[in-house]
Amino acid sequence: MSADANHTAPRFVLQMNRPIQVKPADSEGRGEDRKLFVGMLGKQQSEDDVRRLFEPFGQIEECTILRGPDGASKGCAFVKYGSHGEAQAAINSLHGSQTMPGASSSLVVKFADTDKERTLRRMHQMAGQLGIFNPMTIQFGAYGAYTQAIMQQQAALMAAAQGTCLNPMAAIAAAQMQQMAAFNVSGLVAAPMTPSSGTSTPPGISTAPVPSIATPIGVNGFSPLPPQTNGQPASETIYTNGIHPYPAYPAAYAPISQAFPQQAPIIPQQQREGPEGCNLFIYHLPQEFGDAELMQMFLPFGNVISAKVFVDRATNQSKCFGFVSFDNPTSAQAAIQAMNGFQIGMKRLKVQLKRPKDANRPY
DNA sequence: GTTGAGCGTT
Repeated sequence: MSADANHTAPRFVLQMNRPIQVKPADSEGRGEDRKLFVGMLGKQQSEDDVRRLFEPFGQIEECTILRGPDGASKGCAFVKYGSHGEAQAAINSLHGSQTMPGASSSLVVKFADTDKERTLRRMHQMAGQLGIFNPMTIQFGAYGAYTQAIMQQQAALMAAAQGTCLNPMAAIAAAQMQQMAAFNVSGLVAAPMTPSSGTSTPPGISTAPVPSIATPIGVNGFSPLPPQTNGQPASETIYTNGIHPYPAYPAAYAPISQAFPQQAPIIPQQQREGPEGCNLFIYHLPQEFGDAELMQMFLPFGNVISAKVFVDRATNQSKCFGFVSFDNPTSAQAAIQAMNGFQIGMKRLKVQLKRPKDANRPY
């Protein structure tokens, strides 16, 4: 009521004799409004170089050069400041201010994409691949309307996909088909990740042949399964060609609705985490995967006591990562072996043990 | 000619 409700205040921090004690205003989410994307860096510039460049404008909380799987710089970086103001100051002073050696144009300094923008970018990419959007419809001045249009399109597509292939696992199936087709062409057969028996090729450095996807069909399940060319159901094709990653997989297709009459088929997730060593963290899930699909995917490896996909509460979009808990560590390990690095579409699943909560307690 | 990794959420 009174005029002094200064609800935006805590962003600014007076530096007395204490270093930084930035109380993040809860409106700032994960601090994306103080995170910068820096482009047009020289490929040889290191984090330290970038730090030196950005230091004068504020307290740098994080500085990361983006690198490819081979470790080569992509010529861009993220820099996170303690406050929005500092980030803005850096933009004002540095953007376009100089051209780094080897860069093709002057330095780019801007706020990094927010979650929403990132999602949009993804959609846009997908849409481009599928040739859905007419570029003419893009109006740069109408960001809001554009966003909305995309969302609607997306919703329609999802609905269509759901209607066409009732089993959401068809998304994987379709993606796998592409993968197989590509491998056939190159004459190579690749398991998801070389079983770590002796050879230890870290996922990042793995030189697994990842052929460019030639057939722009069915990416992420947005179109029905490819036509059955040889009289065989598509899903059968996948599992009868002898190179499926884990033999138990077809079990995932078994109806799970054979619940006992007196028991609800869906058990409320009360205690979601399993014992230590039984909880998996999974990243690079297909966008359209929900809890159910995640669970389906890991059922073949054991008793899944919970499966949770993280969802952006604002947009209801999956954040493409989640958790799966088994009731025993062996199943968890089996799942990691089989599914880590498993390629879906153009991404590879990252499947690893969830970090224990009390890892490296400082005390 | 570009936007990482991420660890059970309000």
